[in-house]
Amino acid sequence: MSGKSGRRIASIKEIAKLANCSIATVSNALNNKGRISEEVSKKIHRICRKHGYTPNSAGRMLRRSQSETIGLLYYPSCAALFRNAYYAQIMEAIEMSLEAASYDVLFSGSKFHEWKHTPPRFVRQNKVDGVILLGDFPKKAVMAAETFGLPLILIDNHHPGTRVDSITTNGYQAIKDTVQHLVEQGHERLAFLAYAGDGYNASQRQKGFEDAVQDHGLSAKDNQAYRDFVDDEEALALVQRLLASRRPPTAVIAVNDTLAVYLLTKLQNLGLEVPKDLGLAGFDNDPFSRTTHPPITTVRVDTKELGQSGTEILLKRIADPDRAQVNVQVAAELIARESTTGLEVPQVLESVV
Amino acid sequence: MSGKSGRRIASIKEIAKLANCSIATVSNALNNKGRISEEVSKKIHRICRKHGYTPNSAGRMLRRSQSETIGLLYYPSCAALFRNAYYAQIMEAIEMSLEAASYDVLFSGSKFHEWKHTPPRFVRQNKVDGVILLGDFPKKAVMAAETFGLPLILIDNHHPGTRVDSITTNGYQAIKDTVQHLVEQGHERLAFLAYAGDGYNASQRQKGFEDAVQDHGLSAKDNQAYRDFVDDEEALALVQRLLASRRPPTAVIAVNDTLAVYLLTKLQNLGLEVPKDLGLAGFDNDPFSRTTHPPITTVRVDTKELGQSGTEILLKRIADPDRAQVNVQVAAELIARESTTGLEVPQVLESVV
DNA sequence: CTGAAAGCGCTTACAG
DNA sequence: CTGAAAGCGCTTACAG
Repeated sequence: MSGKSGRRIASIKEIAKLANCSIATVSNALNNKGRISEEVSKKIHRICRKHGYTPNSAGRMLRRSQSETIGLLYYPSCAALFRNAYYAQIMEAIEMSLEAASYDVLFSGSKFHEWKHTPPRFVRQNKVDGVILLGDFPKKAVMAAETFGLPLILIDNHHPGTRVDSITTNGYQAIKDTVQHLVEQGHERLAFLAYAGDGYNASQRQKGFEDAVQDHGLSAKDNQAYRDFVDDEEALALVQRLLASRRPPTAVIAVNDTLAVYLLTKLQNLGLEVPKDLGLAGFDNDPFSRTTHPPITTVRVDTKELGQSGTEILLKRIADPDRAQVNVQVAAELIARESTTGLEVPQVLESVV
Repeated sequence: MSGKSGRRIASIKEIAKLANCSIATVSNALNNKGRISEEVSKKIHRICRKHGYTPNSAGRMLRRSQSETIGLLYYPSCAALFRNAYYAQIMEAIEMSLEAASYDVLFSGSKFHEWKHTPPRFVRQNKVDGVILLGDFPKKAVMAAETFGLPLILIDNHHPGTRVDSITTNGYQAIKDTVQHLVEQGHERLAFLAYAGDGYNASQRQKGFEDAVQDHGLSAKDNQAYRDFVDDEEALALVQRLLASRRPPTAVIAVNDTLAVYLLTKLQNLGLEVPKDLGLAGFDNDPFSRTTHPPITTVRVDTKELGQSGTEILLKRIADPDRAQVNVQVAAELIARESTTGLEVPQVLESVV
């Protein structure tokens, strides 16, 4: 019944009374500060445990001017990221790391245009000690966030011009691996597809694609990257145009699995066979990519590492604001599946990073 | 440049100085309390806006002993729910409603066994004014939560024995609709499948199944509900046993889409054809259920309504703790797809609720 | 080793 | 209509 005896204790005063000492001593004991006799300290801890007492955060926040809370900001919106299993995994890792560090996580659904000119409410109210930026924030959003005057971390995104810590996946190398795999399967004409609006990650992947094309001595003309569509429908139309061209691609690399799954489903409805008529690869190892028929070749991103290390970087920044800027890259692993192999049993290739 | 001029204002004192008045007047103006001259009030608001000032939450919390923050608790774990698009949608709706009401959302990754005997940290610290319970909490967890002494709401779950407000989907009627649809397709032998551990929702759906079987005058022996498996693998084994029996089911209703998708994928790998050899229906309208081949018949849950109304109920409870207990049921809609119809173009049936 | 006192930023009776 | 003062629960120099 520990922690349940009677009503919850409201304040340090009551503990002090029960322990027959001053509130200063209770505070010191609980924070392991100052010189306190073993005996008194033990008694205080025992009483607190018995009554399930934890210092009121408002009082502590006010005095210490820190909240032990981290704010989470999304781009383009919380809604968009919640729908995505990929980000959900990152958020899960963030949550676990912060929980372990005794920090709470505060959500904000506020969108960039809302804090373009004035920081989000939880920042103005001093409710958070630092902010995690999750999603494909454009540079000016990151610059706006810098004016918060709070420690920041960009998770799964990066902007070379800013002074913000970041952690990203090495998409450059991963797409190189994807191209190599496709070449090994006999492909010579590839297309890389990314939305026009996509930021850092898409650019890295595109660069990996282009460099790999060059490395393998493939024709630049027959192996192009396309960034001139804004949504899935336009992407589909683009692929259809490409397939109808004189020298159509034999495989398509989509910037992520959401797009890859969409293309697969739609192309199949149009009578196309994957991988026979067209190879298809994605990125993220979204759960979806496994359940399609055939399963889709993809790249496994270490979402746990992104969330966990990202959180640690932020906490270090909070502890030491003058610390040197940190930008981490995490390796990713190609997962070859039937959408490019045509084999019944998926063949897993280790990345060469 | 509003809200950006110079460093952020730290306190009400500075505003008072700028406005040439006392902090009491600033506070009253900002909270629209007491009698204040139009002129002074306007000046104060203008200055606050100019400097992007919002009252420090710690000071306000301490004084008012309320936090304008709601805590979110998951079952079985935050990890489990984050992976599920269905819960993500509910969380999105919760977030939006609370944002609109100027409440923040605090996450906790803490699991039930951690707050079995002592409330989660954010409760002990008085960081939240109320708690949302999201997921399939067992009754004793809800009872433990009742000891927090805080307003609670169960979203997508219900426990008849408790005094906790709740909002759930009418799964009873929805499964009745599913059975009706299957009967219309000519099925006479159905199986309903739910995990052994599942709580309220599964029981409601099971009851809907059993009542529908009776309503349609189907053989109880050939139309059974199964609750004797704990994971997807055991469920698959069960279905295989059923299919090998003397009078095998011609269609299976899975308690949710996660299970339905799993069964579809695995059964197809074993050479079975859906819906030719076996009809298959799920629940939740998970995005997955649309991308499988064939798409899976399911039930669309109004996740937005669950999250939004659930939040509103909680806020009303906070405003009036003595309010009568509220338990809401939301209608759900059957979505017939090829996994039970065999048609190329999915046929959408309206529910009869 | 322990405690009295100040003060973090706010709101709210109360006095004027 | 406005302001001085108390006090929410804590931590932290400082005195003893």
